[in-house]
Amino acid sequence: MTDQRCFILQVAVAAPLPELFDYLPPPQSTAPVLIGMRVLVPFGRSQRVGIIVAIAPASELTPDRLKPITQLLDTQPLLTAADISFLLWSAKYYRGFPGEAVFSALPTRLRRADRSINPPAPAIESTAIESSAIESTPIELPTLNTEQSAAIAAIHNQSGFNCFLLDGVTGSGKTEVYLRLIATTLARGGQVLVLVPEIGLTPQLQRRFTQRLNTPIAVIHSNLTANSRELAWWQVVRGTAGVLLGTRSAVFTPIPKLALVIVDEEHDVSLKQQDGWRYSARDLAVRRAQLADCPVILGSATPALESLRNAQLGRYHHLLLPRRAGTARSPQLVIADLRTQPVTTGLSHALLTRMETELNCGNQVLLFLNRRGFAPVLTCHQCNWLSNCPRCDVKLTVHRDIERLMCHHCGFSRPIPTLCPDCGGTDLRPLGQGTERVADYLRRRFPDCPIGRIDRDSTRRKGELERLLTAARLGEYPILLGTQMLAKGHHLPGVTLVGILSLDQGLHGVEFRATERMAQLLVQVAGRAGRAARAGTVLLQTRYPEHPLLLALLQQGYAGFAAQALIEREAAQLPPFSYQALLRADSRTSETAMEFLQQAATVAPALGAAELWGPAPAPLERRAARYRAQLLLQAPSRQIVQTVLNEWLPRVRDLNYPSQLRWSVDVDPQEGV
DNA sequence: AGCACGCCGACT
DNA sequence: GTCGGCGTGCTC
Repeated sequence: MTDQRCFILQVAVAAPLPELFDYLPPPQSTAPVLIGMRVLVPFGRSQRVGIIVAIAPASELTPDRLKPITQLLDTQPLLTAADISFLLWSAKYYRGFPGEAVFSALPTRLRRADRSINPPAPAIESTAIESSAIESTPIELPTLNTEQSAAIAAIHNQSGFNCFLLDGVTGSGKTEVYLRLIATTLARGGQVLVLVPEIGLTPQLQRRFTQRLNTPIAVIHSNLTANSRELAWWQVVRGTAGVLLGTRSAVFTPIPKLALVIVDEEHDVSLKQQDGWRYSARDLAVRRAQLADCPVILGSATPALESLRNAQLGRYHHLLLPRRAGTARSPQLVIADLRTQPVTTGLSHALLTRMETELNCGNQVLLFLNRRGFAPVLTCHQCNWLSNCPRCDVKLTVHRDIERLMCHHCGFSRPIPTLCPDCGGTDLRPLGQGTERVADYLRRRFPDCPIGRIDRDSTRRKGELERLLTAARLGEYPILLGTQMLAKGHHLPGVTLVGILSLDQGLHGVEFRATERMAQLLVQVAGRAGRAARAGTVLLQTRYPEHPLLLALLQQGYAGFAAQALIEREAAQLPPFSYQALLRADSRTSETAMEFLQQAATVAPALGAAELWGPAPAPLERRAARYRAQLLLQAPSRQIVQTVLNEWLPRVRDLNYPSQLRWSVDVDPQEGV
């Protein structure tokens, strides 16, 4: 680098703009200027932070338009060229901005123009990181069953990039498989990235990892303070932490010796970012493993149909763990037909009878109801007034404990009226039931049984979820009642009966993935039963006991359901047999959003094998006083979707539309279709 | 995203 | 007479 002025620095600037910006090197500086360093640059009338993503011999711009960077913020690169190529690829595929993508690899403090890049001293670091180094007591490893051993052998038999779908029923010991593979990888000097959908699942996993693995476990998720995230980040970047355990944004962390990627609960929608830059952490994890030329393991008891299809096509190795580990037995599934028996506060006679039996034997019962609050709507018995949200197309939920009507979509709330707002009538009635109401009823029905209610309302206080779950595991609550918070990952050995109050919404959802989601939820909830030596029963209440997908699920399990659902998807040419992108718009009026998309449709390029559907109002059109509409692009391959977007989006950007209209692109949408 | 420029209503 | 409303246009 004799004369730095011969070079052009391509900079990803921290601004929501689709382009990279060219700069001249700093004048009269002898410090090396390298890819992956942060810089401060003149940007418009202000200064911005950016990252050098490439060094080019020349710019396409005329020299008079180029400005030199203001200063280098780092003395050594924070990202490698390989990191940057992955990050820019992610931005391109999911239509994010280069600046956004590149900075998502850094802890928040480094996203600002903070010049100090000195990593914290090791003495401070060790406090934020759990380490098992203090232990030298040898841990007795659980015995692997045949399938677990076979899965591990299959993975060890391959080298380089390979994707494995670890399809194992609840309790089959997927985590043990992860642990063995991580241990091998660590022993070879590699680092491991483990992605989980939710923070709620990390404490248990973290504890198990810490006990078993002889390396610091770095944890990165949004509930941690910026400081502890940064400490964990440095541990991973310097290679001192062998394992990075995190939620979806952790997929962007630079990991110098990455040698294994694991995505747990790979079917979970939380792995897809649902606002802003809508990336899929699962799919990016696969891409990342491909670039790092290392294996990636997607684990689930209920794999996404996309993943099962990839396995069918031979793109993924399909590894099955069909049996529960140890002595635990699989639960028995029973249907309670809600049409043919008395139902009290959402609880059928059949369920109440079984509950009594189990409780009398000193067993634990878990009830699942995916609806928090007291009742989903308040109604006037005289004039049929309904508690509509003034800002959304939904009903306000009755919350008795705080005496308010609440909107679960926009946060609007008001006191529960004592008189009907329309007719002044006094006969206001909560209709239907949420967890709060069912808990009330159960307290009267089983006065001697403490009830543990687990939903977002009862666990709002920090640490409350952990406390409730620990108490539940110790048997303090013979009856557990909760929403999907209770469905995921938690090991509750005392539960012998799981009652699913209703999943019928899932059978009639408008979105094409509704039944897949329902099946996954049902299997996840059912998995809570009988995980220890005691056999369990799962009782599903429904008004549609003859629904074909429900029958497939009950008779042939999730695999049977998935096989049938895939046949239906193929017939309808829906994903995974096609690929989609959604152009969304929202505005203060329905017309503005629809007109914009209409206009967008007219500037679409030649579609070839692709199709454009809509525009149509989004499901739940009005939300937080914004009207939402969408245009669906569907094509037989990802490549075609990308090619169309490449031509189309610049034209959409150039359209004239009112400033209050917002639009965004969602590649491989998981919601709204 | 910021940050400026740019034309129309209620104030020292 | 101006302070300021937020519409729209640009950033190497």
